[in-house]
Amino acid sequence: METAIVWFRRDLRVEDNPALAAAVESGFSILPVFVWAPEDEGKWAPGSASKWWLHHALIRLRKQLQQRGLSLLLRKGHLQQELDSIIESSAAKAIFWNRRYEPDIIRRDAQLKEHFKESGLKVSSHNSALLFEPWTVATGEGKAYKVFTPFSKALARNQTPEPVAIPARIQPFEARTHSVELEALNLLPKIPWTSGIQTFWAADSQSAKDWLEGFLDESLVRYHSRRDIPGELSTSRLSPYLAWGELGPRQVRAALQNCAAGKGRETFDREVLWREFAYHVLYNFPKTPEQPLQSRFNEFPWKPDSELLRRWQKGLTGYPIVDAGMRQLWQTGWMHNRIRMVVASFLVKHLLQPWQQGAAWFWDTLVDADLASNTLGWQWAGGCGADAAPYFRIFNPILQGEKFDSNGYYVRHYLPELHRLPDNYIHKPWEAPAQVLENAGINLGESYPMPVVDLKAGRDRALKAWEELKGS
DNA sequence: TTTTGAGTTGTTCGA
DNA sequence: GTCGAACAACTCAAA
Repeated sequence: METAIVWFRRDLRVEDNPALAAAVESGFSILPVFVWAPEDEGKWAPGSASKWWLHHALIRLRKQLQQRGLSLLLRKGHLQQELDSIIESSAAKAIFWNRRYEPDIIRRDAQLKEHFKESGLKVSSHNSALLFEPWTVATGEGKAYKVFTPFSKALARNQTPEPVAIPARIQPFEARTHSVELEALNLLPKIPWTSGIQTFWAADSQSAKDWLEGFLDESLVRYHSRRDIPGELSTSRLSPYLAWGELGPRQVRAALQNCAAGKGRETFDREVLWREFAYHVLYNFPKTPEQPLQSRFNEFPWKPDSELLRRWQKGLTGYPIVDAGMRQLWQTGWMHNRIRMVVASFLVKHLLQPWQQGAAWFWDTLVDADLASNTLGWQWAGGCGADAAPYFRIFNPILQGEKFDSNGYYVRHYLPELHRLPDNYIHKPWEAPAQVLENAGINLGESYPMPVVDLKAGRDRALKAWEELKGS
């Protein structure tokens, strides 16, 4: 029996894995491989938080493979060298993988494919990450979509693809091949800053499927009404599982079909389609991780300021809802979706910092960092992307706080220094009378910062800046 | 080719 | 306190 390598990348699952299924189908014995080679990932190698997640995702993958008699081969170093060496020592005749869509990775994979073909290998790539390949969806004119609604209507005209079944019998590759220990990949940080992440996720024990089931059972019915409240855990928090492919959109949709129909199901399904749209835009506009989709924004008068950026990053802006969000990100590797919009709007509009700076920070601190979604989100906030927010839509951090965190639960959780401040001042501590602050044990400017910018002035400055772009 | 309707997530102002 | 309009025009996508 000939051997095929199944090269795992961002598809760290056994179920609904078309590359694995195809390799088995073609009659190969299977050698599953993961290579840690960040320098071969181009500009967007995984950040620190993503690496932490990856470490645990690999443990979960290894376990799933073991249950089918397969043992995961780990390597690190130069990608092509390592794969070549595995091919040589295993005498593999084929390599199967699932596609990725980041521009640098597409280029890299194309080169590898060429290289392997020249070496006489069978090379086979598949789709595990998307409902539909980005090049198969197009407008009547054959162009890429730039607006979500018509894109989602176009998807609705197609049949939703079913998850790919696990092959009944998998023949493992038996001979010994050299594998490094998981710890040797050095994915975990040297300084142990991950205890907050650990508690928030309990990711060691929860498989992606269990996590999905838990969400669908407990939260889907109230998803529509409660998903905007950051102090509740009413969103799915599936994003890191999706980012590393521990779960695919086909599986999510199939599971959704078994749930009671309703607004919750509808709203959540749309979010899955937004992810699809993000990949569609990234694939068709590959420069967007670095450059605005609307080129007139190349001239935008940003006011880069490293001190302002630092205060935003650390959660020291003096606006509680913003600071709570930034601290949630720092502590848990994740931020609630609504608060992502609030902090992004604040950085880009009130502070006039380039959206690329925010995207870079998110990239390094999010466990769910995903180039397509991160790029779409930040260009949306900057008003320069596909289906972006109109320039005059500027989130007011006080109003957003009062509207979505009215009892201050979220803010108090991540800003314990404000714990004793009454509800009516919790989103604007600088307006509290001296006596109220004193009773709450708050010394503004010491225990919690004064606002870094005046909201009205910041808003007016942003409107003026966007005004400058008009007509250009 | 031209026309037409529509477009994730808000805020502020004035009646 | 509540409500609707203004914010600005432009681009997209389909008919």
